[in-house]
Amino acid sequence: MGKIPTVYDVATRAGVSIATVSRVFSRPESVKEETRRRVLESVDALGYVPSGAARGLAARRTGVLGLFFPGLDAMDDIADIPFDDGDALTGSATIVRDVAGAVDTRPLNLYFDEVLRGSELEAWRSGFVLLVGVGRGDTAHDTVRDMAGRVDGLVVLAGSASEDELLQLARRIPVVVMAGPSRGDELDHVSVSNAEGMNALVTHLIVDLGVNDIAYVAGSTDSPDDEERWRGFRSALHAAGIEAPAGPALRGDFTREGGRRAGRELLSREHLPRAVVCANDQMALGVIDTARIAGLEVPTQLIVTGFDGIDAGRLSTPRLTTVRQPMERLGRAAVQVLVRRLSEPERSAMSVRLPVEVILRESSEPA
Amino acid sequence: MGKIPTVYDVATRAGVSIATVSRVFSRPESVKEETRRRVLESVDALGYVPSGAARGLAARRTGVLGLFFPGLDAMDDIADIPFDDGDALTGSATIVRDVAGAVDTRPLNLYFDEVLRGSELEAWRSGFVLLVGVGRGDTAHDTVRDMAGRVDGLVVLAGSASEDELLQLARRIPVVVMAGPSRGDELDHVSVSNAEGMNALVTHLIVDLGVNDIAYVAGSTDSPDDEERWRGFRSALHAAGIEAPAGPALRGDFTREGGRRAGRELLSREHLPRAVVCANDQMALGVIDTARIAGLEVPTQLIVTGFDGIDAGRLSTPRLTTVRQPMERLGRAAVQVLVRRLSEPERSAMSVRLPVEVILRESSEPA
DNA sequence: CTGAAAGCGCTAACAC
DNA sequence: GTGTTAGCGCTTTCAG
Repeated sequence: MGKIPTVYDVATRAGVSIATVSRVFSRPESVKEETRRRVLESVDALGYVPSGAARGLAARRTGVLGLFFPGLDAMDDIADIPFDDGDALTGSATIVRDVAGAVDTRPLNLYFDEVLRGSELEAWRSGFVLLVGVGRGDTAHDTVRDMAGRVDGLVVLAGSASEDELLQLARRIPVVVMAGPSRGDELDHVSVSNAEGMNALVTHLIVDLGVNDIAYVAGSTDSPDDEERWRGFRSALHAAGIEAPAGPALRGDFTREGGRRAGRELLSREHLPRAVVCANDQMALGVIDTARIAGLEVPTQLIVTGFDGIDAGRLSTPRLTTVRQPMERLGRAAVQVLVRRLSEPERSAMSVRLPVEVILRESSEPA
Repeated sequence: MGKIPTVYDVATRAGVSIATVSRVFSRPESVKEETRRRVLESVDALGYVPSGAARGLAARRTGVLGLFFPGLDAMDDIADIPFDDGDALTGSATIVRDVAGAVDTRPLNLYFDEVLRGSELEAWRSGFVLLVGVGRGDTAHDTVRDMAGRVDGLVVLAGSASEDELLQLARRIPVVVMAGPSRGDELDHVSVSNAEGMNALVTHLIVDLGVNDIAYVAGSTDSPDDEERWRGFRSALHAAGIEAPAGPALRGDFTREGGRRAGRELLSREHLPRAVVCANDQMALGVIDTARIAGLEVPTQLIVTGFDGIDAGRLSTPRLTTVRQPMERLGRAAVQVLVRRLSEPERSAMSVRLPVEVILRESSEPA
C-alpha cells in the first residue's frame, strides 16, 4: 500500500504550509484561487485522503453520529459462513421447489431497517455519517462505549443499554433515547404514540363497529412498547364502560409462531370473542393463521388487528388492520433531536412523541 | 457537559501512568490485578470513555469498517420533516381507511437492508463496528472520501463510486467491491451468480416445462447486474437452440410500475409469449398486475418469473417463481474478504462468487 | 491571505 | 509490571 500521503506531503508538493492545505478543506474561500488550485492538484496527484482520526482529535468533533440497537438476531445463525476460494470462484445455481406455508423469515428486523434508513437519511442531511452498532450478549456494554468514544452524539434504542450506562455516556456526548416509555430525566427522548394508537383502534372497534367482546394478545414483557399498548387497550375499554382485566390474558413473544400459539389457546376456550387485538402485526398474522386452520372466517367470525404496519400485513389475505408506526420518521426525528442538541447543549431535555395512524383493512372491516 | 476526562485524569486519580491506563484497556492481563482494579475504579468514577479519534490516530487502526451504498431513495422525500415541539409532545393517532391496491412502498431497498444486516453481523464478529454511508447526488464523492479517511477498510457497492475514485481510495485502505460484473483488477470482489441463476431458471422453463416462446423484461442499463442476467437468459436460449434477439425487447426500470408498463406493451402486441422472464421481482409483480387486469391467468396462460427473492414475491398471489440472491450472505462475505485482506495485505485480489437458488412457485408451476 | 507552532488524547516502543 | 517519551496527522490561534 506504500506510504500514505499526509498534509505534509501535499503541502510540500504544493509549496505551501500544512495550514493552507487544511484551509482548502475547511474554508476553501479563504484561500486564494491560485493557491487552492495548486493544493487540489497535489491532493489529486498524491491521492491524499485526510485522516478522520487526526481531524477528529484536533477538531474535537468527528462528524459521526452513532446508532445503537439491541441485538435480537438469533445467535445461532451467527456461525461461520465459509467460502472455499475454489468453490466460490465458479458461479452456481440450485433449483428449489418452495412449498407453500414456509416459515416467515426476518422477524421484526424490519423495524430496525426502517429506523436505520431514516437515521441515515437525516444524518446525511446534516452532514454526518452514521456509525451503527448492535449490542449482542455481553459485548453490548463494550460496543456502546466504544461507539460513544468515536461519535459526536448517540441515538440508542430503549432497552439496548442500561440506564446507568446511558447516563454515564451522556456525560461525554449527547444521547437520545428512542422508543420506550416517556421519561422525565435529562436524556432527550423520541417515541411514538403507542397508547394513543391502540386506544384509537380499539375505540373504533367498540364505537364504530359495535364490538364489545375483545381479547388481547400481548407481547414480551421486556419490550418497552408492550406495556404502553396494553395501557391504550385498557383505557379504550374503560372509556366505553367495558370491564377490563387487570392484565393481558394471552401473551405471545411478538413472533408469528407466538401468535399461532395464542390463537390456539384462544380457540380452545369455551367462549370465542368477537375480536382479538394483538400487540403487533406478526402475532396478528399468526392468529389469522390459526383461525384459518380452524375454519374461522376473518373478519366475519373473528376480527383480528395488529400493530406496527409491516409490509406483510399489507400483503396478507385478508389484509391486516393495524396501527402504523412511523418507523422511518422515528429514526429521522431522533437524529434531528440529536443534531439540535449538538448546537444547543444547554437546552433542557426534549421529548418528542410522533403520531401514529390506524389503518383499517379487511381483517376488521368486511369488504 | 463539563470537562471530559482523559487518560491523564484517570492516571492521576489511580496514581499510575497513562501507559498503564492504556494497558488496562488493550492488554488487561499484563497489568497487576490490584493496579487494574484501581484504574477501573477511577474509570468508573470519572465516567471515562476513551477517545476513538486519539486511539485511531496513535494506533493507526480505527476498528471501523465502512459500507458505502449508492443512494437510490427518491430525492423528493428528503424534505424537512418538522416537528413542532408543542405538537410533538402530545401523542396522537389518526384513522385511515386503506383502499386496496395502494402503491408499493420501499422499492428495492430491501436489498440494502439485508446486505447491511449481513455486513454488520460479520463486522461485529470480527470486532469492528460499521460506518454506513449513502452516496447521494453530488455529495457522493465527498462522502466516500470522508468515510475512507475514517475506516480500516471499505466495502463499496458496485456503481456507487467511479472506478477511478475507488482505485484512488484503495491506495489508502483495502476496498472490496460488491456485486457488479467480475473484474480482473486489483480490487477484491464479491458477487452473486446472476448469469448462472438466470440461465438455470430459463433452462428449467425450456427443458422441464417445454416452453420455448419467452419474452424478457430487462431493468435499467446502468445496473451492473442487469447485463449479467440478460446474458444468462440469452445463453439458456442458445443452449436450447432457440434464436435469441441481440438485446432485450422490453425494458423497465426495476420498479413495479415499470413492470406494469412493460406488461401493457407486451399485451398490446399481436403475439403473446408463453412466458415472460423479468430481470427482477418488482417488475415481475408489475407484469402480473397487468396480466390480471387483462384477465390473463398466471401461470396457465402466461408464466411470469422474477429475480431477487424479495418477500413480496413470497406473499403475492400467485407466489412468484424467482432466483433468490443471498443478500445477507453477500454482505457477510464482503466483510469477511475485507477482514482477511486486512491481515494479508500482500495476497493477490480475491473474487468470490456466491451461489443463488432458483425458487419455483406458482407463477410458473400450476399448483 | 499565509505560516509557525501548540496541542488534541492516545499507543507503542523502550527503559527501568 | 510500570513509567517515559515520542510521535500519530490534523485544526486552530496568533502573527505577520
